[in-house]
Amino acid sequence: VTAEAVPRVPLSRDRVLRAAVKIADERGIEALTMRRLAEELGAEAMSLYYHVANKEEVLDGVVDVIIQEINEVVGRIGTPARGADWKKAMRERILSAREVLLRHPWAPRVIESRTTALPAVMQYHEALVALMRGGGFSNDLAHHAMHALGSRALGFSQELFATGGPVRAPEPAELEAMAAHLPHLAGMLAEVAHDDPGSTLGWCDDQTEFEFGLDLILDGLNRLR
Amino acid sequence: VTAEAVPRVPLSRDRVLRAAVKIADERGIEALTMRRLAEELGAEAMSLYYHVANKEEVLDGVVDVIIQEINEVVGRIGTPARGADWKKAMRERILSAREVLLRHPWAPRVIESRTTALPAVMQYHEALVALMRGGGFSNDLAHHAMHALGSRALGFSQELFATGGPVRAPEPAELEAMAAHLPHLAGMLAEVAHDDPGSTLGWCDDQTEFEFGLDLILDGLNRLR
DNA sequence: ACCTGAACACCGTTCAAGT
DNA sequence: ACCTGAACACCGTTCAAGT
Repeated sequence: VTAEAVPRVPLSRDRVLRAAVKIADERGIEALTMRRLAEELGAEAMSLYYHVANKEEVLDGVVDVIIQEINEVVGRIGTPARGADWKKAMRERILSAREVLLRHPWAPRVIESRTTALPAVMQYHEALVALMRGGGFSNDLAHHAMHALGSRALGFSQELFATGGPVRAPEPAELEAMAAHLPHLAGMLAEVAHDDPGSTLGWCDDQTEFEFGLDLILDGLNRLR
Repeated sequence: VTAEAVPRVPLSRDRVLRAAVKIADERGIEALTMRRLAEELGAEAMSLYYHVANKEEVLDGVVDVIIQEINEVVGRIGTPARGADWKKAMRERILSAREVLLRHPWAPRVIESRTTALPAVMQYHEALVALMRGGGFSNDLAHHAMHALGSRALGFSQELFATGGPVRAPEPAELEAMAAHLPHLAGMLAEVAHDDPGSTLGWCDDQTEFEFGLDLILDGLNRLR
């Protein structure tokens, strides 16, 4: 029985947050409840409250963990010499951030729900503003730019509707039915589905669309610079 | 006592959804529970399930009501003659949609959470695609455009962090503390706060930023047309 | 200092029963 | 056809109590 009674690793804020990320990664964000989080750590739900004020703080912390992961990755990206190509560097940072988020698909939604200005996010933004300033942006334009990018700065863009899993191409029969009420939409989807039949992420490749939108904004900013 | 027993208006899917919008408008989306919804209608929570499958369907319906409101407003906007200025018309539609959403500030978050392709949204999109096609867009470019606009097509853009209420300008003392770790960010915020002290929606005017981002994208698309 | 059991005030939802 | 009471399986959280 003493073999069973091996001293458990004590809880800590850090362990709690890491376990929370693990649960969200493995079972989705809706599986992240205080009770399940405690279970994952071999403790009771009430024990968590000694290390964390409440669930909101868990969610804040979870976002902080993810953004820290992003900061580590983009920290390895070089800064261009002053005046050199800010756009390339910014693009690289943003696409790298996106790669991290693709490993935590539940994260964008949680990030958006936070109202606290987390240190890790501030740090991420600092680097982007520094890049733009180095590239000749006025403070005013850099400020506009951050708003124009919005969540794209962190590597994700809000689609109109959350797709619960990969989007499947519309069936010909569906397009036919659509054509009556929504001729332009049906025509567009038919053509796009046809032109791009085997793209990796479904009938419209999110990565391609993300980069299209990103470049549209970055190019526009470059013109205003 | 018979005066009390006046026959109540019977429940209906429509009444349920309208009541749901009312609650969200008046007390916020987190106040929208099945029990409170029933209370608002003078019924028991369980009665709702006769008219609506579950809460998800309530949320779908609520979004549908809001987008229908948008469709009514934008429906009064004229369509430019073929080949005429698509951009002006698109801008007007989107800014009108935004005005509706400003009356239902909880709506963007709920809209984004839906995974079902609601008829009202399809109809809204149809009109935008029609405008672009009329303006000389290929189907492919129109498709890219819809993705690039994302939620901006409906009149809202996801800020990095949800601001629970209006954002206040940072205090000079806060900026000072920030300057040590985040010099570019602090410098930017200091200058922007100074340049634009009295904007209506706080230290950075969301409407201005929304229009800036929107025009950046629309101008970019116009160039690719 | 760290953890827990019992309990509270909420959720959404089912189901058999009422009118 | 429409509505409801009682009940179930969950939530987050408090608080007094344990070690």
